[in-house]
Amino acid sequence: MPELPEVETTRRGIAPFVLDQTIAQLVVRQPALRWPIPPELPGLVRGQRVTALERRGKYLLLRLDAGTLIVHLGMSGSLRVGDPRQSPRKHDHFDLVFAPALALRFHDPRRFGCLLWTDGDPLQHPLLVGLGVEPFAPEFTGRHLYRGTRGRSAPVKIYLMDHTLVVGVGNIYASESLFRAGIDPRRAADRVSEARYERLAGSVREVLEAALAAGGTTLRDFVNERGSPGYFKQTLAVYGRTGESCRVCNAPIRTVRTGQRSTFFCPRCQR
DNA sequence: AGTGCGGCCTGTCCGC
DNA sequence: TGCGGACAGGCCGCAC
Repeated sequence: MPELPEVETTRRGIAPFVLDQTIAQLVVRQPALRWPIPPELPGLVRGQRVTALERRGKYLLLRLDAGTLIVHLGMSGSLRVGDPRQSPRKHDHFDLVFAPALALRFHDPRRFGCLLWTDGDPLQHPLLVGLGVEPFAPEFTGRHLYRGTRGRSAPVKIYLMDHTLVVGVGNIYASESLFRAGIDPRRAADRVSEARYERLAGSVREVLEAALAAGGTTLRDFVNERGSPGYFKQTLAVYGRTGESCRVCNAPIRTVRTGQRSTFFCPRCQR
């Protein structure tokens, strides 16, 4: 699922429930996620208070008194607020229990997510240290994209999804942003002008902001902290619309594969 | 050094 | 109805 809007929706949703709460217990049912949940983690986090809840790229950072829990939702993960006494469903892999009736429950059928711990600066963690700029930060500009793609001949969509350049843009929002910017996703990255990258940076922010306002995109798995889906799917211009007509020019939406991923675009609007 | 792909998992859908 | 294969919102890590 989760690209930046879905992770940020989750962060905002769970924050009021967990901030300043003390962890009573971490219950692990399935430690075999993308990386194994460290076996010593339940002992490490018990009794610690959640002091902040941040996001870096698609990672959620739960700051505790003595360190940070790093959570990634992978492809199919979600975090819900609920009653830990309710019997877990299939694929409910861990509970962060705060009170007898309050827990965060992590659900992830494909198990591409993770739960990790660091007692150092989480931004220096190996998984986070190489991340590029946040799309809502002032450093995310057309110039940044332009400079980052000089001498790069792979399709521009590849670099939009390369999180060493900019974080948070996955397969859905890469297609959507390129549509709004009028750029053919197959175009070589170093054959896109700085002016067009400027437009693209704006499109990325617009798409992510609109998706966030709609509570994210739910194709199948994504639900927010209350278990409700996001509504941005109805607004998607190209993603998943192969053969349907472009909302701008009526041409049929096409799909191609770029870097093993499906890419959707309008052959008339995007050059 | 940049690029391309295999792999991690489960679930679903499609064609035979 | 069953079965194999492709595909799905991410992304690391290894070949070349």
